[in-house]
Amino acid sequence: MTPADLSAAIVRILESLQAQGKLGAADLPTEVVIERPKNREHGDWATNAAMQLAGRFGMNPRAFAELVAGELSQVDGIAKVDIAGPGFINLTLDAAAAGELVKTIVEAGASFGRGVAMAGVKMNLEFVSANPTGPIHLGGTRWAAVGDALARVFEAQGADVTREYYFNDHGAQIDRFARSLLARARGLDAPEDGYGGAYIQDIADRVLAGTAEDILALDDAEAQEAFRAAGVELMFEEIRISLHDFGVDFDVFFHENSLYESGAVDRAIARLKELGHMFEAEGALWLRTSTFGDDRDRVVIKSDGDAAYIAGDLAYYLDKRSRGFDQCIYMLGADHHGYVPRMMAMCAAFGDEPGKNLEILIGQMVNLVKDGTPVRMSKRAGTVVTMEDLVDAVGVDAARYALSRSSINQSLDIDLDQLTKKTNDNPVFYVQYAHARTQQVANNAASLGVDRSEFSPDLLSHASEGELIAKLTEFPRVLGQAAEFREPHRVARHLEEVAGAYHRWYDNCRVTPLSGGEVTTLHRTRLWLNDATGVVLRNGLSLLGVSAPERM
RNA sequence: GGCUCCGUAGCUCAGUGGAUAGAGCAGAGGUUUCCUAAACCUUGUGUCGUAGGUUCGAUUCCUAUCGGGGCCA
Repeated sequence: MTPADLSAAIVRILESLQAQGKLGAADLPTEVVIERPKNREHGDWATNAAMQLAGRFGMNPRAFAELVAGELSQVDGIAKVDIAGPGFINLTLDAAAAGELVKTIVEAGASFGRGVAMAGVKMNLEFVSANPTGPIHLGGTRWAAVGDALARVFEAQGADVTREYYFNDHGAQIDRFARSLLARARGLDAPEDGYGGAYIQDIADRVLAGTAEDILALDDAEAQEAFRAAGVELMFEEIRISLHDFGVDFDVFFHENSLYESGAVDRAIARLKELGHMFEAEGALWLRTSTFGDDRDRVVIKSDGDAAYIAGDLAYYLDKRSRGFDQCIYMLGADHHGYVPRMMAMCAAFGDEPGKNLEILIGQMVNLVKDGTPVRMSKRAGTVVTMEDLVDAVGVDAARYALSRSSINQSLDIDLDQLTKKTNDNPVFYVQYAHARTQQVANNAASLGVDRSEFSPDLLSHASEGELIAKLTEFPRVLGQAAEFREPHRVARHLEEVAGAYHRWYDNCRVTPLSGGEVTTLHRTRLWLNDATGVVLRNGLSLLGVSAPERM
């Protein structure tokens, strides 16, 4: 008996009461909130439905609760119904009804927790999108971890997700990159506004080694272009490898220039003209974004005929939509939050629904901390911490977990020294250890002849078993919320709770008999619970892109 | 100045209307003849930044304000 079952049971009761005329005419909900009470004395599950609904039937909450409670106590699997406080309905389940789900979890295996809430949704999720002027830094690493986890969470709800990376290999930043390469290749310092990391020397050397002609003999402009073309390609390959090693593989790498080359920009502008949202003023072509909530209109084509940055955004969005994506999600850093109003206005100008067809997730910055004080990362000084640095220091699992276990609204401090120590500070070990334990317990059980040939859920009556079962039961709901709120950190936090409940259970309840002891139905039933926990931990870790080791 | 994120235990943070606000870490003390002690148990600390408002009920929603980070000007 799951919270969803209880919710459905209450809804059926309400319908029946209404049909019998015991409830007045008012809309009935399709589901009610079922929660795990903080205080165990309040039962296994509780609902605030009476307080929420009594008003619309002109009843006081306690009377409403009593009406519902009377029917609920007749439902199979419910052992006890109490009314408490202002009108909470507290439910206690038969141990057997609570434990049934354990078997379901084991049988569902990798599919346990998956849902269909986003079935049929064709989604484009764009994240990282760093230009190839250097390795992925800490900020980009956070989006890689969170974005990929989010994609997996959406997929687990049935969505068809395309992971997309948008980049540009021309422009001022890239010019600085090319000039820096050239300077280093000539044995000079990087220019004032250039990039200073050691990787610049490395890329410069590789460009030289990979070219037959003597590019240093070319004039400045030609040499710079040669370094740009070759350097960008090498840099991009590095980025792709880093991401792949981090467990993140994009389906589409979208080149900004292709929008101009294919005429997509012109088509987007033509479309907006047709819709009547473009106008000319001061020699420039404008999009009237102020119609849709932006604080001022935006120039699309400047008076000198060049396209403004937003021209690419218009074309890119329209391109995504024309590729059939119902939902386009952009994950951007906090430094881009100012773009949100104009992007939303653009979406509305195309006749789409902002927030639905186009959604923008803003994530806060990642700071590097050393000895408790923030360190300023500077590309110029080469003190940037990269994805590879982080992975070298703590490994992929700890890195991905640390970056995805907190809300993206929260700025994140990364202390490399602390993470390098590999202390228990990092909760990924706690969760992974719990998983490894489930595997070793299962191995031991197998060698001692404990198998899953019997399952008698009424025997799972220890308090720690009730707690563990409840945590496992909540997993699908947590995944649903993680998808709905775009918050994969909820998965991580829940796994920590599951791991805690498992460790406490392990301390109280043995799966295998003491030496010389007989294997009983209880041992076999507990093996189901052990294995169900392994399933949940494994499924959850996989959504975060973190491995679930067999032993540690 | 405008916009945005944050403000909850000593530290790092969960908690998008419910009951006595939680976890990890740090501190103190304890647990192992038997499935992994990377574990478990016990123990202290809170004006949920502040002030109003909405509500039967607010850490949660609204308004104002203070403080910190960031972007833009």
